[in-house]
Formats: sequence, structure tokens, C-alpha cells
Amino acid sequence: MKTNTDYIEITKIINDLSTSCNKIKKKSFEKGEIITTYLLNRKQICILIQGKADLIGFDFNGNKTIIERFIKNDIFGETFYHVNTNNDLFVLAKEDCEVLFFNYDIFEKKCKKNCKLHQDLFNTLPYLVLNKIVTLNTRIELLSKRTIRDKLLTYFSILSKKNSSKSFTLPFTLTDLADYISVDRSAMMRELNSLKKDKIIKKIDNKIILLN
Amino acid sequence: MKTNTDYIEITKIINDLSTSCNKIKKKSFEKGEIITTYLLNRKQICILIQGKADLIGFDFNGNKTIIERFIKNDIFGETFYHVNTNNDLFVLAKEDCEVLFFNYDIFEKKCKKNCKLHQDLFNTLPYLVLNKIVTLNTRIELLSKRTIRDKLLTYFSILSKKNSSKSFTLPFTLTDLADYISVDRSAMMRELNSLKKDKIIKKIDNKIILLN
DNA sequence: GTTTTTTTGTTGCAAAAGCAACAATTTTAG
DNA sequence: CTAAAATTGTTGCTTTTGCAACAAAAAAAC
Repeated sequence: MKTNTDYIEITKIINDLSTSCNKIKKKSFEKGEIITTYLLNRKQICILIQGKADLIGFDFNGNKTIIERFIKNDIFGETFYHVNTNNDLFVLAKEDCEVLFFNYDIFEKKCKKNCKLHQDLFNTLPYLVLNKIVTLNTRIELLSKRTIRDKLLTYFSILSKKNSSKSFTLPFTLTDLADYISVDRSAMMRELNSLKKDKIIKKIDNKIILLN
Repeated sequence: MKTNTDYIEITKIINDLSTSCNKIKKKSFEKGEIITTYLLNRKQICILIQGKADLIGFDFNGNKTIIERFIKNDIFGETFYHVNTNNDLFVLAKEDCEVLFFNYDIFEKKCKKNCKLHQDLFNTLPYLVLNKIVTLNTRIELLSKRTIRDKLLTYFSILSKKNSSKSFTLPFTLTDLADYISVDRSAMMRELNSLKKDKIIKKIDNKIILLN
């Protein structure tokens, strides 16, 4: 079984080769640009090779929400998300980004040239997809907690395990963290203070230390 | 591109053939039996061919929670979920079930016989996996709503679209629905009443009608 | 067909969370 | 270097939610 590190290397190979096949395109985006809009009945797949990006949508109240946040090696596109209408789902570059684009049917109709890139992509995809599923499950576990305190503690526990350490740096700004765990920011701040007061965590800038 | 209906048919084919390959096993379970326990460092994949089952876990407070609910054609196993410890994640049959078991590495080491079942499974898997991702994303969309009312309306809207109708039957008991949207059942009942009072829904037994 | 278990329905109360509004600080852009 | 924008931090008030406890109805088991 390949490890996480392995598939990241594979992505690098794809990155290098990505101009050699006309069914797979690589594009660059500057911060603030729209990478793609989700369209009904299209089955595009995108892989974020470099940068950060948000999938943004509007709910039935008209509120803008960050549905997903993508980082390096994340895979996205209509293929993975049920699109209902044509006008309200798009991916926005939060930093300068490099993105690989191709269509799902690439795997049904083989490339005529039978190129190495095709083969590499085919081999890599399962790891990216499994990784995505694990990420989504993790988020569900977190979101299904009923209090802000439990959501925070679940999130901290995940980061702690990932770092094999009781202390770690938050990969989000606090504003974005509130979005990610889907709670009101000011209420989250209140709860962070309560966790500090109860000596369950220490917080120095964007570094968290779990006590005990 | 194959449709949902197609891949369900493929699963039936697998079902028929599933005794012909010694790396893929089919087992039956009675209601109440444990189908599998999630183990660290194993990469088992299971496909639920018939029945209903719950993935059950215990959070850091020791509370039992239903993490996922599986129905026909759902795919699960350690491969898709990050397991931390060995003793607190298991899949319980809620009805009599039939389940296909195999290991992820089946796709790396090809079956010596190169049998048809292997091939069928290989072809079907992407559809099951994509379906799983769409399902998980849908649940995240729902869970990220901040009020019980919005969670219910989101859920109803999903069911309504799936049925192409303003009226539909709830696939859950109300107790299970509260679990699925991760809120207190009595609070959910209160909110259902409020939606009825505001003439946003009608509810007759387990049938819901969206008004306007 | 009767008993047991599960599900539905309801309510009061306390705790938690959202909302709004604002100030202070830090970061980014020109 | 300075102005603008974004992030952090805080608080009062109101609404929503969870919790607990119970009764009624429905479904399942024997």
C-alpha cells in the first residue's frame, strides 16, 4: 500500500508532465480569480496542485457560505458534488493556484496516445479520492457535535493526532475556523476563552496547547 | 457515462458471482449482528448488497453515536475512515444484511485467475465511491446549517429534489432523523411543529409536503 | 393476543448559541 | 509609509437548543 507521501510525489510527476496530453490541462490562477463554476451535467474533475481555494455557494436564504476548502492535492469538481442549479457554485482562489483539469470520462475512453500522464493519473486518483473521503468523514464527525466546545475539542484532537503532539498551529485564521466548524465567530471566541479559563487549552497566537 | 441505475445492476452481477473468487467474500448477517469492527492498519472494503447498517462509535465523552448509516450499494470500511484506536468503531446490522468483503490491495495485486468478478468490481467501484462522496457532501451541507429549522428545510429540499416532487416519504423514523441531522429529538419535534404552524410544511404520518 | 419495546409527542427550565455592534490590533495594498 | 481592509477580541440581549421527564401510540416479539 502506498503512503500519503508517495501519492504526493506522484502528483509532482503529473505536475511535470501535465502539458503532454491534450485531455488534461494545467492552468494557473491568481488570488481572487474564479477557478471554475460548477455546471449541471458536466463531470469535470480538478486537482489543486498548488495554493488554496474555496468552494463557495449560496443557500436558500441567500447567504454566502464556504462549502469546502481545498489545499494542495485536493480533488474537486461537479463529479463529487450534487449540483442543482447552474448559477451559484464556484471555486475561488484564496492564493495563487495551479490546477489540473480533466473530465471524468477520460477513464472510460482511453487516450489514443496511451500516454504516461494518463497512466499516472489513473494510478494516483484512487489515493486522492480516498483521501477526500477520509477528510469529508472527519468534517462530518466534527459537525455532528452539538456544542461549540465539543466541536473545538474534536478539531483540536484531530490536529493533535495529526501532529503527534499536544501542541500545534491552527491552519486557519479564527474567522475561517468558525466557518469551518460552522458556528458564530463571536460565540466561538467566547468558548475559546471558556476553555482557557477551565485550563483545558492554552492559546498563544495561533498555536494551541492541549493541557492534560 | 453510466447512470445510477446501471451501477446498481452491476452490483447485482457481482452479487451473483461473488463465490467465484477467493479474495472476495460474501457473508450474511442477521439483524443485531456486528458486521465488522474497524481495525487500525487494515484496509478492508465492504459493500452492503442488501439491508441496512449503522457505523457506531463512541466519542471522547463516552457517548454512543451513529457516525454513518449504510443502505444498499453503500461502501464502507477502514479504507474510508480514519481509525484512531482499535476498540470503538463497529458496523451493526439494523436489518438482515448481505455484505461483500475484500481488501483494498486487491487492486494492486491482480487476481491470478483474472476472473470476471474482479473485473466487474474494478469497474463498479468508481461509481460507488463517487456516490459515497456525493452523499457525504450532502450531509456536510446539511450539518453546516446553524438552526434545526434550516437543517430540516435543507433535508426536505434534498428529498424533494430527489423525488422531483413537493411531497415525499421520510426514509427515517423521526428518532433516526434527529440522529442524522445531529440534533436533540424533542427540539426537532418542536421545530417540526413550528414549521407546520407557519404553514411551510404539512406532515401526514411520515409523509412531508412542502407548501410553496 | 398480550406483553414488551420502540417511537412519537409534549413541556418547563437552564444552558448555549446567534446576532449586532463596536474597538483594537494586525495584515495587506497602494 | 500610510491608508484601507481584514482579523481578533469583547459584550448585552434574544432566540434557539439541549436535557429531563413523562404519557400516548404504534410496532415488534413472544
